[in-house]
Amino acid sequence: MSMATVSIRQLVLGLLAQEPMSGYDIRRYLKSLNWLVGSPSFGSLYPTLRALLQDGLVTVDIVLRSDRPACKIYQVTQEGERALQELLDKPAAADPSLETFVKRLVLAANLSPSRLVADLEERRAQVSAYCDSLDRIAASLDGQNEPERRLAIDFGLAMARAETAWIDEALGRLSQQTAMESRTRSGGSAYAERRASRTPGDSAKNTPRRRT
Amino acid sequence: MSMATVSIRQLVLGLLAQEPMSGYDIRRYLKSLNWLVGSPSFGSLYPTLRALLQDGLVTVDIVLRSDRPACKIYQVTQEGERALQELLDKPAAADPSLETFVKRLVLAANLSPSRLVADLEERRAQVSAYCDSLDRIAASLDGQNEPERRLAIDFGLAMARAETAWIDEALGRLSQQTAMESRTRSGGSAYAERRASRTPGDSAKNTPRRRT
DNA sequence: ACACTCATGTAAGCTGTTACATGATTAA
DNA sequence: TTAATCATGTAACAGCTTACATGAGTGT
Repeated sequence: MSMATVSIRQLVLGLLAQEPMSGYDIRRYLKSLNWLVGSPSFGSLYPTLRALLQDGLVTVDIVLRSDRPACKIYQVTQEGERALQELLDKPAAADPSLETFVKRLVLAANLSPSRLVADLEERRAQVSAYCDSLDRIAASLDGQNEPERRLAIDFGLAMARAETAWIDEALGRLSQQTAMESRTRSGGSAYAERRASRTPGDSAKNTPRRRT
Repeated sequence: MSMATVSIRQLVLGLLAQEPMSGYDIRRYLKSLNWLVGSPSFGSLYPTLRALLQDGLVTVDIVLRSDRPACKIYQVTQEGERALQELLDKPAAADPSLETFVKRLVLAANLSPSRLVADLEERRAQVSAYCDSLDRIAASLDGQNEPERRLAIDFGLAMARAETAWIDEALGRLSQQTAMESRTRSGGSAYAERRASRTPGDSAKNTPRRRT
């Protein structure tokens, strides 16, 4: 049933897993990536956070500050982590849209290295196939002199080629990196380190702490 | 009020202006461009066509064929043309999303040459600015060794650069092309030719013609 | 007889936006 | 005191998808 489209809920959960934040922070962060992923409005962001809270996937910390208004810092629970991994581990694609791919890239820090590589390889194959199909369309348009009709196709081809090139480079970097890591045991995967340093249930959740 | 986002309605109207088609045809065409623009479902496509018809922006021709089911070929009216031009001539951007830009590219054949150039230049400026902002984020991330956090930024940069490069090339081609046209009066802009060869109100609209 | 593509349509529902409302804090 | 940024929230609505329903023609 549920397709691999990354919803706001999943995106928010993933971002919170990378770093505890407030709704406002999430919005600001996504806005800074602007063109990559459309940042959700508060009208969907805040209800999403409430839902995550009610489902026990996150907890809140109300932080009072003297200099500016109080804010609610959300933090994922163990259950939230589990739910996130379940989402990210599944097939990944089936939805060949750029949006979904980019959103998963934004959540790359939450992906296991193998899953990340698999994502990139899947995407490479999809884009490559897409490139071929656009080539065929372009060829069929070769006869008629209608430059405007070709523009979109041309653009698609250029972007698709740029994307495959980038993916190849990224895959190269990743394999090189993991090779380095297997030799020297330092400066390695943030994923592995995060996994290792998890200390769940350490602090008193839901207890507002004050910095006055 | 109305933002420059290209809705299904506008997209459909633009495609019909390029060439009379049925709803099924539109779907197939957009699906062939797949990755570029997400093709709308029939659940939104057919109601859109009905609305366009009721608003007098298009007319139907029911075409009966012996080999396969009948289909409804939609065709834009003069009023539809006018409405389309009004939409496409306005500011264009304000919505810096890739989606909107690509949709307008798909409708490039409906744009006046000057409007098309303006679109490309606007987009170039936006993407260039976006590139700078991503560069700044990348620079701020230079200290910490978290390759996963950089992935999305990196990807954004690569795509943005590819886009500016493509736009530059496209602008070059366009200026070269119009220069050619101003000298020789042939093989020129499809836009001008279409404008010239319009013969509105020629055939009996709404009269089902049969090919048995 | 069955499945498949072509072709059109409707209704229910999910998802997200717009517009509004609130309030604290800082700076003009 | 007025405007601006920070911060959270709600309700109404728009837009689109999913799932369903229908039916003609084609091939097995």
